Parts: sequence; C-alpha cells; structure tokens
Amino acid sequence: MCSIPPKTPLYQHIKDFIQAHIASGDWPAGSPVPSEAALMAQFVVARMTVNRALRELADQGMVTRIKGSGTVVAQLHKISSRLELRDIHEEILARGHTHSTRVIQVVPLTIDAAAAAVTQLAVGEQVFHSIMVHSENGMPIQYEDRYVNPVLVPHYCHQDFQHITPTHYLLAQTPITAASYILTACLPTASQAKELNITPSAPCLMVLRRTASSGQWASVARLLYPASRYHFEGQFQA
Amino acid sequence: MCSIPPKTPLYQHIKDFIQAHIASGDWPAGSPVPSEAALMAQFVVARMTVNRALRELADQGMVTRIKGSGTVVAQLHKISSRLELRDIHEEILARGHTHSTRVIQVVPLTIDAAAAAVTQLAVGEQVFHSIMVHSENGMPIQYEDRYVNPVLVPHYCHQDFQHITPTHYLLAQTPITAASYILTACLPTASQAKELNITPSAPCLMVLRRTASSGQWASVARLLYPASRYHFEGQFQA
DNA sequence: ACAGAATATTTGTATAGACAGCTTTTATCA
DNA sequence: TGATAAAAGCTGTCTATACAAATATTCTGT
Repeated sequence: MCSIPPKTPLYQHIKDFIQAHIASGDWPAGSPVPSEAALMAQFVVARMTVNRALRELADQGMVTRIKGSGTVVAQLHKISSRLELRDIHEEILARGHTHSTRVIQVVPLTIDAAAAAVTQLAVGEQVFHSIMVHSENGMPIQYEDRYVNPVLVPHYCHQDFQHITPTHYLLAQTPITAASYILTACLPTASQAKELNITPSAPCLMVLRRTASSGQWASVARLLYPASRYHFEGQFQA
Repeated sequence: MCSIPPKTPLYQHIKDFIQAHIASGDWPAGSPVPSEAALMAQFVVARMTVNRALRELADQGMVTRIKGSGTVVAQLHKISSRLELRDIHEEILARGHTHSTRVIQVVPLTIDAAAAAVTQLAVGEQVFHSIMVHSENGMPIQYEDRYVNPVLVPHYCHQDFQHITPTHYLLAQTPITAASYILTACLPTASQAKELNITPSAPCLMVLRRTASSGQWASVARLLYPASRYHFEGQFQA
C-alpha cells in the first residue's frame, strides 16, 4: 500500500518530488528546499541517497547548495540546452545523405592585418590556411575558412580533404582541450556567395570557432551556413 | 610522499586521470576504461568514489557505461557546449546595462494561415499576440514576436511589460516542462528593420522558441537580434 | 544591549559492505 | 561438437557511519 518500488530508483523519487514542487510554483525561486536530514526522515532513506538526489538537481541547475547553510531553489529564468557543433561529415551521414567536399585552397600563409582582425592571431604568424565548401547531396551548406597552427599540425596542408574533414583530422592529430565559439549572422561576400551558390543578399549563419590544445591555439575556423539550407536546433526537457 | 590531499576531492583525481588519457588520445573512442574494481585498487579508494567519478563522466558524455559489461570511451567527434537562452532582461542587467521595453502591441488574435505557417499552431485558434522591442542602453537588440496560449495564461494581455518581461511572467505563471528552439539567420522585414533601427539589408539572428507546459503548448516566440549588436557565444573545456 | 565564544545545523566527501540485474565467460552434460 | 547451466565480472543502487568545513544559532560575560 505504501510505495511498491516500481523500478525507479529512490533518489529519482526524491528528485521528482522536489522538481514537482518547483514546477508547480509551490516553491518559488530562492525558497529553501528541505535539508538532507528532513528528506531523509520523510522518505526513510539514507543520507547518501538524499545527497545524490540534491547533488544531481544542483548539477542540473535546479537548486543551489551552500555548504553550512542549506539548499534553495535556483534562480533560473534561463532555458539552457546543449548546442552541439558536430563534424559536418558525420552530421550529413547521420541524416542518410551524401557528403562531398570541394577544396578551394590549402596553403601556408603569413597572417596580415586583415586576417589578424578576424582570427585574433598575431600579424606575421605563419599558419596554414584552408578554404573549402561542404555539400549535402550536392547542395553547398557550409563554407569553411580555417587557419591551423603548423606547430601542432605540421602536415595539415598535405592532407586529402576529399576523404577526411579538417575537423576529423585535427581531432585525430591533437587532443582539443578547450574550444570557444561565437554564433552570429552575416551576409556572404561575393566570392562566398558564388561558392555557396546563393545570392549576396541571402543571410547566413556564421560560427567562429577557436580550439586550443594544451595552452596553444590549434585552429580558428569560420563556418558559413546559408540560413535557407541550415539551422541549429535543440530541445530541453524539464 | 604519496599524495598529499591538496584539497581536490578524490573522485576528481580519478576523473582527471581518465580525462587525461582520453584527451591525449591514449584511449581512443570505443576503448575500454578500467573497471570500477581496477580503479579502486589503483587509487586505493572505495568503490563509491570510483563510481561517482565514472558516473559523472558518463553524465558529461565522456564515457558510456553498460551494466554488466563495462565502461568504454564515448564516441564523441563533437564539440558540444551549453547554449543558454536567458531572459533578455537579466542578461542585460548582468552586463550592468539598463534594459527598456517598448510594447508595440498586445492583443487577442485568431491564428490565420500566415501565422499558422510560422507558429505551427492550428488555424482558427484563439491566442494572445504580443510584439515588443527590447533595448540595451537605449539601443534596440531584440524584436520579440510572441504567441501565448490563453488557456494557460489567461491574463497575459493585461500585464505591464514595461516592468516584467514576457519570459519572466510566463515562467512565473506556468511551469515550463519542455522547450525547443531553432536558431537561424534572416533579413528583417521593413517594419522590423524600422523598429530595430537597422537597414533592411542588415542580417539578423533569429530564435524560434516553443515552450510547453504539461502537454499543452504555452508560448511560441520569434526573437530577432541584429547581428551587428548581438551574438551567442560559448566555450567548452575538456 | 552587545561582542565574542561555544554549540548546533547543514553540506561535501569518503568508507565498507550489501544485494540486484545484466553480460560475459566458463564449465558441464548430452 | 553444441546446447545448456553455472560461475564470474561489471554496473546500479542503497545503507549506515564518519569526519571535515562552512554557516547559523545560542549562550555567556561584560
């Protein structure tokens, strides 16, 4: 008559209990959540079980825990979700489509003022520079303009990018320890529009992504997606 | 001489150890991670400690655990990061700037074919429709076009959105249980450009966000950001 | 009434042991 | 050899206890 363990773990019951109270507005943001001792008594479980429930809710951003003080409902007027920037090749294959790459250039280069403005790299630095267009079922969907650190990836410019994407090759060559991205919108330049086979007035999504490996920069990529053919999407489940 | 506990918890040592091996390419994707028993012996800790380390790495997507079989390095040729869509008001305040809202309209409405195409709602459905522009230090940065379910939020159209943002009000009224978003780029319409004080050829980021509460749709918002004034950014630490 | 010290709460981490449920391997029997 | 049963291994969960560290509260003396 009590609670027949249906199969869901005990800590999940506690999580559900707390989330229900938060979701219903019963416990507004900032209000205290029962202490571990209280929940322990209420659910008749060990403290470690309550602790796990509360810790996971804290990791998830639902509650905030302060050592010595207690647990309160988090101020979360934010809806966060995981944005994944996947390798374009795998993404296209996952959709069951075919991926093709057209390499426009892969050359050694010295960073000039214009390139420095975009990449934040030092003027005069020697880098590899590649430009290519990725197509899905023959339709161009990504213009990839990439600078690569020759110190970390000395053989970058001798790869056959018809068979392996730069992202994939770089991940295989150097362990990426940090990355940052900026996501914005822009209009393509004349040459970009031509390569993507769109008009110069067609808006594009642009991702500027920097990756680093053990302190050094590894790669700076500017990825342009025609908005008419590509968008990011995500979802969030409470 | 062994390991003087510097203050970082033991489970973190184990996480670091495993992440280092993965990051260095030592353990490629798919390769097995030592079992809990093995790590237990190696680090001379209790199984719960090892378990926590591995469980958190699994939550984080670094490894995959299969009950009865073992733990393997996850297939992750993806760089994922958390994209947060915060309440515009709080976001601006967090930057130490001032937020102002100009309400253009808040009216009851019946969904017509054009609105249905955008919102995916049923033609003929009765909704509330609001349009407003949010400014940061007087500069317009978000055009908000929103449809709200009157069943869940009956008093939406009587709110003073000068003092509370729709996002904030909706979160206070109905617990959001699910959300999805689409992020793309577009050019503003003539009226949008005018309200945002940009030219019609200035590209914008557009977020189309749907929220649901216990099975029913709660709100569909189309948020337009001038790319010259706003972008999303994020980072990722291995 | 106030300041400071002692005490109680509360969370963070860690241990050792236990059982359940699933998978893989090994052993057994036909 | 091949199918079946037993054993071993692994993860998932839970308990009861312990100590550390930060914060709240209460007590005490002036």
